[in-house]
Amino acid sequence: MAHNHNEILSNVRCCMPGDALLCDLADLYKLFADSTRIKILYALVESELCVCAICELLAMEQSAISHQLKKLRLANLVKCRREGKTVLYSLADEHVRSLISLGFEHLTEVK
Amino acid sequence: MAHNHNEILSNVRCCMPGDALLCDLADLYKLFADSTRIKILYALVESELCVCAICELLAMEQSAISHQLKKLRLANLVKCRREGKTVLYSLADEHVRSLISLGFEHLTEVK
DNA sequence: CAAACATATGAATAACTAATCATATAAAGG
DNA sequence: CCTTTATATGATTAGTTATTCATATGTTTG
Repeated sequence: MAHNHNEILSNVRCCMPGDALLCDLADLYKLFADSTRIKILYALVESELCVCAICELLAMEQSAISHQLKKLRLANLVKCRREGKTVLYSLADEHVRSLISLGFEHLTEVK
Repeated sequence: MAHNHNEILSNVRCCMPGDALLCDLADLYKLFADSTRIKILYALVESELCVCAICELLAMEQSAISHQLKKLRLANLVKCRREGKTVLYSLADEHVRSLISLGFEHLTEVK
């Protein structure tokens, strides 16, 4: 690490977003970085769904789905409302919707 | 799980991207879902950098950086070229660059 | 209110992964 | 060619996390 890159690094340092912001960004990406959560989010793009419908769709246990829904809820990516015994989940807002569509556009472009 | 949602689910099923595609998408997000890799990528937005410059910038061990660079390389998010003893890394293409900027735009909008 | 249904949640486990350590490869210079 | 510098990599470890199991909460209905 002897050779010098002070000039370049000082430039990079001043242009780069702060550490905390980049960590927050990584945390946001973490929510999308799991196939179960991605599937849930893409399903909710199409329709508001109750928990057991999501279980059926993904062929997974109710408990596993509820745990993931909780993470998405805490991150404000989805919201829910109770209707009698069932709880209906949907995307939190249009912003989340466009975020999700975007990833898909990327994938279909490249692959 | 007794109540019926066949109608809704059949609609969701036909609109949703396939399982394999969604898993690929999750894998892509995984690469962004780590603060070290995010920092590397954002640094490379500004400038092509050698490995030891990245180490200095992130104040991390060379081995840790090399391991992460390998993952980014294998995923075709960054490319590298050797110049004498040093290896210079840069973003793989403009597409990756726009992908990265996009995440940042989202974050600054919301937070 | 007891039973059935829908969902949530704490604890435990298993799988994954980032960082570290030790070492290997590769190039340049004396 | 031997040393130094720069980078890469296999193995290990520690930390994280998704799933499962058991159970709790909440709601409706007989």
